[in-house]
Amino acid sequence: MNKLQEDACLCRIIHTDRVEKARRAALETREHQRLTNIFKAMGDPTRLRILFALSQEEMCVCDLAAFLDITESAVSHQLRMLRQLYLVANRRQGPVLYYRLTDEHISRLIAIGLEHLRDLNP
Amino acid sequence: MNKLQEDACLCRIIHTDRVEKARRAALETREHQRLTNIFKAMGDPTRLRILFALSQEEMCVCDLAAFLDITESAVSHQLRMLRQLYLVANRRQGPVLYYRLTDEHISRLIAIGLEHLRDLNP
DNA sequence: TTAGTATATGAGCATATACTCACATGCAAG
DNA sequence: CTTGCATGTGAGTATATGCTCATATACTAA
Repeated sequence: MNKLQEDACLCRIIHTDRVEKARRAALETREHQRLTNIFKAMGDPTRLRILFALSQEEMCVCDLAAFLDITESAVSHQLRMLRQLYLVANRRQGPVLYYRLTDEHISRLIAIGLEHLRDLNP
Repeated sequence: MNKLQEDACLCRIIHTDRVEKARRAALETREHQRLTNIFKAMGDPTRLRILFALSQEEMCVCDLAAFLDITESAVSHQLRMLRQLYLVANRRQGPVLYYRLTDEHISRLIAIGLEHLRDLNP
């Protein structure tokens, strides 16, 4: 049976409709990429701490460096990525750049993630 | 000035209160780790597509492999990670394991991420 | 039990990435 | 203009990770 040679798994033949349905509903490529980048950005310990700190109050680079106990260079690298994804924005006051979250979606994402954790027993 | 030798950045002295406030408000370590892992899991193109597909309908491993056009082994590896983080759960029906999202938080995270994207012009 | 199907897992490799270091840029006050 | 502080950036390195391949496990049907 040629069909089985190509697709050893019977499931793939029987349930093709589910696959087709998923394909029709799938995210457009560009949107998928951008969404992946947002979660990837939030999926790093350092960046998540930055975002969580900024969800409380705006901070400058050296504030964040002191808070995270890493170099200002490392902070700046991460902020650059977060800026490019429009997760954070800044305003200048004299020589200092104060960073904040771009909008409330980010803190909502963090809040829902925490809800998920707390709704689990272990 | 010794203070300046330690911390060249004046900002760090002036704005210490912001750093202290951030430290008090910071997430507990274990919670921070688990939250990071959730976003890291969602921040991979393959896993995000899996989660998005499962947000529409439950699917088995070979469904997902066909949908994503990757090997069932690769899917299984990713599902293992998602299972360990309690992002997905499964039920057995005969020899087939059907996977679904553990709860609605996950699809809400995806929805809010998309909202964030769509609220941006570019 | 045995054979067959669906899924899981361990090892290994190729790539991605987070940090450090050195240096560049930008702004503000003289 | 020059000086000094705050931040940005490029290159290099050490680690993390997503896939493939081979094999193992779990369940069903006979």
